[in-house]
Amino acid sequence: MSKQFVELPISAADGQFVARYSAKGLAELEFPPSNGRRRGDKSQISSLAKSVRDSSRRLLQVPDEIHNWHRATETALEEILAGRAPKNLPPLDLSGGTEFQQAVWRELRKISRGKTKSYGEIAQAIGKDRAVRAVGGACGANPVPVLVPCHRVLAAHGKIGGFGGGLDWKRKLLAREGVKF
DNA sequence: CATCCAGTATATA
DNA sequence: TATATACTGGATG
Repeated sequence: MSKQFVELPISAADGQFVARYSAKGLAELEFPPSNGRRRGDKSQISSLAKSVRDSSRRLLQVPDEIHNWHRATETALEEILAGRAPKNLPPLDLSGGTEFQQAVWRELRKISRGKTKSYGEIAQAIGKDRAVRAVGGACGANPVPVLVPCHRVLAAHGKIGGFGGGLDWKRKLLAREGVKF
């Protein structure tokens, strides 16, 4: 009874992302699998290859609309990974979040390339200045990282803060858009 | 209800 | 600089 998503891979320069689409738009974006652990375990690779084959098969039967959305996702993702501002984004389906989370995510989308805000500033912007820690939780629950730029939220006084996809990603994304911290 | 957290200001050394 | 602590509100089980 879980929600049905169309799942499609994105081969980017930094690895293979996975995008999932609802009927409303891009609902999830997943970072490439981390490559550090379990040397000699090929199951991860082969399951990835299987995912690519399955997705390629699906590609032939997904609606044109989703196919178009996916092309927009691919382009936007590559732009951001290159440190540029994407011209177009696919429609986003962020309906899976609570009202609070959606308010935070809406605020994240206002932070333009190369800029940052603190968790406290986000909390203040949505009118809940003491919910600072909860803002961190909502950032961590962001289902569409990179395109919804939770990496542009730093802790107070320029400290790096956390990142669900791993701090290496956060530092990489910020560095590519010229942010110092 | 209890527990967990991608936080922050303050105090102290 | 670093560590400790109190306080905080939302999500989760």
